[in-house]
Amino acid sequence: MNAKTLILAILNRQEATGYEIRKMCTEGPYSYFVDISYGSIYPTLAKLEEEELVSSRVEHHSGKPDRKIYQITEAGQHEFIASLANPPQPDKFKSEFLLIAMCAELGTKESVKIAIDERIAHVEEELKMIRSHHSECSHPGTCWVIEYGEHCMSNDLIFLKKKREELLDIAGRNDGFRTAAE
Amino acid sequence: MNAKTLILAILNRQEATGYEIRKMCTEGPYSYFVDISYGSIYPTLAKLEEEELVSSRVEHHSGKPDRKIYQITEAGQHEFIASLANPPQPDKFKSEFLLIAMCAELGTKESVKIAIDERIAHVEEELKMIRSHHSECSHPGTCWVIEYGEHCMSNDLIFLKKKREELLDIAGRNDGFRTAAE
DNA sequence: TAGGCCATGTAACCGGTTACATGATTAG
DNA sequence: CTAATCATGTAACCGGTTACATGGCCTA
Repeated sequence: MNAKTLILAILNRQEATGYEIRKMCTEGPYSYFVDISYGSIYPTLAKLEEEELVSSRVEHHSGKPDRKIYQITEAGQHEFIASLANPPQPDKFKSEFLLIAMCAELGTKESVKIAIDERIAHVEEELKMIRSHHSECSHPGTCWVIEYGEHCMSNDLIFLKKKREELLDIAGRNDGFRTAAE
Repeated sequence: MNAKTLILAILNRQEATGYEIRKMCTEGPYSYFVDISYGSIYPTLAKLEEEELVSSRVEHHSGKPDRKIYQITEAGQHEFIASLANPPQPDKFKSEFLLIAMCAELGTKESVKIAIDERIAHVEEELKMIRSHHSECSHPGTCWVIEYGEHCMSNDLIFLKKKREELLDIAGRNDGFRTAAE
C-alpha cells in the first residue's frame, strides 16, 4: 500500500492537515497499516491536489502556524472506493527479532534476553494502545480491525511469554564455550 | 532489515548461489523476514565480496549454467554476529486487507467476501508451508521461529473464520442503497 | 531557558523493484 | 512444442526516508 491510498483513506473519513495525517499514521489505528513521514506526506498531498482528488483551504491563526486543511473531493472518493475493490496484496510481516531468535545460539543469553524482553514490552505497549482505541470506537469496520489486532497481539504475547525460557536456553548453551575462549 | 544482513544470515548457515538465496527468501523459512529479488541479491553479493565478508568459487557444469557459489568469510561471520547483538528494530506489519476491512461499508458484500476469503486461503497455504518446514526441522532456533509462526497464523485463522460473517454484514448494510442508486 | 509541540515544506539519498537480456535443459 | 527451472546479471525507475530550514507558542 502506498502513501496515496493511505492518505485518501484518512481524508475519506475526516479532513486533516499534513501534520495531523502524519500523527494518525504513527499513533492512531492507521499505524497498523504503514508509517509514512513528512517527506512523503506533503509531496503526495500536493500531487493529489494536482490530480484534483483532494482540495485544500488555509486557516490563519494569530500566533500559530497556518493550517492547510485538506478535504477529499468526489473524484477522490470514487478513486479510493475503486481502489478498495481490487483484491488486496498479501500481508507483509518483517521482523528483525525473529532473525535474532532464529540465530539464538550465536548470541549470549544476555543479548537474547534483551531482545525478547524488549519485544514483549513493545507488544504489551501496542496492546495497551490498541485497547485504548477500542473503548472509544464506534465505527464498525474500525472496530473489527481493532479487535483483529487485539486478538493477534494478545496471542503473540502468550507465545512469547510461554516460550521465553526455551529461547534463552538455546542461547545459553554456548555461553560456557564463549567464556572459555575469551 | 536489509538485504545485506539477510544474505549474511543465510550464508552463515550454508553456502549458496544467488539463485538459491532468492529461493530461500521466497519459499523457505527465511520468507518470514523479507522478500528480496535478484535485482538486489546480485549487487549485494558483489558488494559483500568487495568488502571481503563473503567469497565465491565458480562451478562449471556441462549443459548447465555456471554456478557461482558464495561462502561467508570469518570477517563476515563476525560482522553478522555483531549485528545480531544490537537490539532489533520493532516488527513491522503491513496489510492491505485490513484497510479493506476497515472500510468494509464502502465495498459490496461481494468484494469484501473475495478479500477475506482470499486472505483465509492465503494464511491456510502459509500454514501448510510452515508445517512442512516444521517436520523437517532439527535446528533449535529455526524450530522456535517456525513454532512462533505456526502459533500466530493458526490464531489469525481462527479470528478470520469466526468474524467473517460479521465483516460481511458490515459490507452488506449498504448494498440495498447502492442497488437502488444504480 | 530548554525542550517539546505545532506546522509546512524541500533536497539528497538509498534501498529495493521491475523489466530486460541471455540461454541451455528438462518435464509435461 | 511449450513451459518451467536453472542461472547470472544490469539499468531504469520509484517510493520512501533522513536531514535540513524555519519559527512561534507553551510548559516544565
